[in-house]
Order: sequence, then C-alpha cells, then structure tokens
Amino acid sequence: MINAGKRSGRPRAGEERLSREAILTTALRIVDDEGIDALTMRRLASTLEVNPMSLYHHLPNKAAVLGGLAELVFAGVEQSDPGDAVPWQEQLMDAARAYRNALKAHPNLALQVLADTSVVSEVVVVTMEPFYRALDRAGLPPRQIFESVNTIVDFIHGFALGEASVRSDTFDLAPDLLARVEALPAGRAPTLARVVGELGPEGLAYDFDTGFESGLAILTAGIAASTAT
Amino acid sequence: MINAGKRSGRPRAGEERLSREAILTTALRIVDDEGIDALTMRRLASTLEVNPMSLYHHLPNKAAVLGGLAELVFAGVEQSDPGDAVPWQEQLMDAARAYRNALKAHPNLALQVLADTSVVSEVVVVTMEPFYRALDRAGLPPRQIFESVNTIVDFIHGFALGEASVRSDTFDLAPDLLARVEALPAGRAPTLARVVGELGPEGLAYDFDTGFESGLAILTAGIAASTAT
DNA sequence: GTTCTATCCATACATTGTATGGTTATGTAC
DNA sequence: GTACATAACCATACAATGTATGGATAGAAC
Repeated sequence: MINAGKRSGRPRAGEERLSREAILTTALRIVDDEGIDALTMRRLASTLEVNPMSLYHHLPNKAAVLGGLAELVFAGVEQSDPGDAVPWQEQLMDAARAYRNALKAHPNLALQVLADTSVVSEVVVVTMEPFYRALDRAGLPPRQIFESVNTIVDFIHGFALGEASVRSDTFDLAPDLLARVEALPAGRAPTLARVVGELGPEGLAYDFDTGFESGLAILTAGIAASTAT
Repeated sequence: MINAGKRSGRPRAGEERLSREAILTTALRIVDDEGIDALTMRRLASTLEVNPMSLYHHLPNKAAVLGGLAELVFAGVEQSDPGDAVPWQEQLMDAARAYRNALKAHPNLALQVLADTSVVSEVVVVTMEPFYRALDRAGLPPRQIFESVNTIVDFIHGFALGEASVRSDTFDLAPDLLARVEALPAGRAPTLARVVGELGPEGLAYDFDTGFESGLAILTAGIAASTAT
C-alpha cells in the first residue's frame, strides 16, 4: 500500500524533524514532567509527532536515550570555581553544591544517572575536576585526594537518592517516622526512639538544604583532620 | 475444558506449594543469580512450578515482590553491637560495616533497596538503632545525632550503589579511567589528570574495602570534631 | 452434606521494545 | 542529467511482560 496522504520519504535538507538533541530534549521534558515511567518510545515519538521507529535512526535503543539523558544531567553541573581566593573548604563545598544541584534539578532521573555505569563520557571526568582542585590546594597527597573525593561523591549520591525519592523541598518526617517508632515493640530501638522523641515533631521537619550542609560540614572537617597530621 | 491430569484444587493443609516466604526466597535466588531483569512473574512461577497467576494470591503485584526482597536485605543486617566497651567511633564503624555488608550481599538488589521508598517497615528503623546508639554515647545532642546518622547512611548508600555496579571485589579503574583522562582535551581537568597520573596504574587498582574504610575514617573524624567544641 | 473459601489454573488483553522491510527524497559520481 | 547509494521516516508485526477475569477443585466450617 502506498503512503496516501501521510508524511513519508526523506525530508528536504534542514527540514528533518528529528535529531539526537531534539529527541533527548523532548525526552527530558517528559521525564521531568511525568516521571521516568512515562518515557516510552511510543510516547516520545508521539510527542515529536513521528513514528516510533524513526527514533531508532538517531539512537540505537532506549538505553541510549536514557544514557543521553544522564549525560544531560552531568552537562548541567554549574562550573563556578570560586577560585583560590577562598579557603579550600569553601571550594570543596561549592563543587559539592553544584553537583547536588544538577542532580536535584531532575529528580526523576536521579536513579538513572546514579545507576548507569555506561555514562563514562568526558562530562563525568570534568565534573570531578573541581573536587580534585580543592583537595590538591588543601595539600593532600594523591592517595588521600582520591579517597576523599570518592567519599564526598558517594555522600552526594546517597543524599541525592534520598532527596529524589521525596517531592517537596522540606519534608515532614514527623508523622511517618514518629508513628513508625511508636509502633515498634518496646525496646527494639530505644536510643532512636528517645532521640526522635527529644527532637519532637517540629525538630523532624526535615530540610534537605540543612541536611546537605551538615553532611558537608562533617566531611570537610574529617578531611581537614587528616591534613593536620 | 477440564483440568485433565494437571494439578488443581486446594491442597491439603501444610501442603501448599506457595507462600509469601517461598516466593520471596525463590525470587531472591533468581535476582542474585541472574540479575534483577531476570525476575519476571512468569520466570518466578515457572521456577516454583506453578502458574503465574498463583503468585497473586500471596502478593498483590510485582512491586510487592520487590518490596519484599528489599525487606529481606534489611533483615540480613547483622546486629553485632560490640557494646560500650569499645569507643563510640568503633561502634559507629561497626554499624556502618554491618549495613554495607548486607547491601553488598545482594548487589543486584542495591538499586531496588535504595530506591524503594515504600520500605518503611520495622526492619529499617531497627537497622538505624546502632548508629543512634553509638552517637548517643559520643555525647552529641539529638539534632547532631540525627544529622550525623543521615550523613553516614547517605554515604553508605552512595558507596553501595557504586560497589553494586561493579562485579569483582577489587576492580581495576586504571585502564578505563586512565584512558578516559588521556582522551581529554588538554586542560579540561588538569588537576585530576595530574593526581591520577601520580597515582599510576598500580595506585588505581581500587579496593572497595579500603575505600569504605577511608570514608568511615573521614566521617568519624568529622563527627568527632563536632563533639570537641 | 451443604456451603464457603483458599489455592491454583487457563485464557486473554494492553503495553512495551524493537526487528524487518518498505517508500521517498537527498547527495555524489559519472 | 542519470544512476545509485544512502538518510530519514513509516507500517506492520512479534515476543515478552504485568495482570484482569473467571473458573475449577478440594479442604474447612457449620
């Protein structure tokens, strides 16, 4: 049967409806707006007003789409090195904040980004540079730089994972956590129960920004301790 | 059509072929042996020599299966509190090691466990108790206990995620990372390139155990610093 | 012995990723 | 210009998945 009335055939030069970038941009919007599960090849194609199979001329399969999205996230890391005027601690925290912000900007992709081991492109290495730079200035030997960067990056990953699994910025743990703690058979977690009790409902209104800064403070203090030896 | 020859009907009490535990145990074996993608309801049923739909009499859907597996992982956290004889730092590290070991025992489930926000059961809270206990002994105020536990747990999560995405225990970063760094346009990541270069191929033979201990050392030092104020 | 219901089964459906094989226009070689 | 390879897009089809629906059977409860 002939394609009566439907668009078909090779489009004129410059009039191509698809491209890797166009596909990824649209995919990112779908994921941001409706979650990772909403991203199907058919949905993506229909948003682009294109036949599903057309996508495969620009990307080999769905995994490549997801990998491309992960790269977009890394590309979104703001590169704002405050320079050597500030102490290395501030430099380090800045790098951490920039990385976290990029992950936070697309919470529905966090899992994908953190799990995708195939994202081994240039952007990842470049993202790590500010961390190395800060710790190099701190005067750490290579081995300690390496381990310290890994540690802080792991923290950011774990934090981002937790943050991504909750929607709002400040998130009230209290009802959930308090209820769960009180539901415990007495004595199963006495210290936790006491500490949580002392914090009280208002103390448990968790703020992710504060939590992140607390973590950074601990990590920089810990790293600083190793420079003092 | 009548079930000629096939098993059917209600089995005698105690002779049921299925149960929540049996299903989850089998599911765990499949995931451990063949990865999370190998776990389909049909595969699970066929391993149990049962019709796929029979599973739904014991678990409402596949998400419940995955949630159950996540709980199994938490249940596998060894509860070996060394007691108050050792310093709180050692107690804290012990809790961290136990938690990491449980996650490491089922690498194919790591993502599922860390992402599944529905795992809000008793086991999770109980798992956190040793952390609270150690930091309570350290004399921290409730707020700092809370933030410190969150930080160390986030680190463990991020670490486990990285560890799970690699197969062997010690894993040679060198070929991959060195190649990637050398492929960079000169000057894109100079510090990283220099540090990695100084470490050399043998310095990059990454050992996860060492990496984890380094992280714990940094974190405990950082937490200890805040007790000294 | 009748009724209830827990356990398990057979069939069917919508949705997914993608293999296969068109159809048409563009770019290149002669 | 003509021939031809190729790029861009399309139509159809298939296997795999989760699970809704509606039994069938036999132990359990009365």
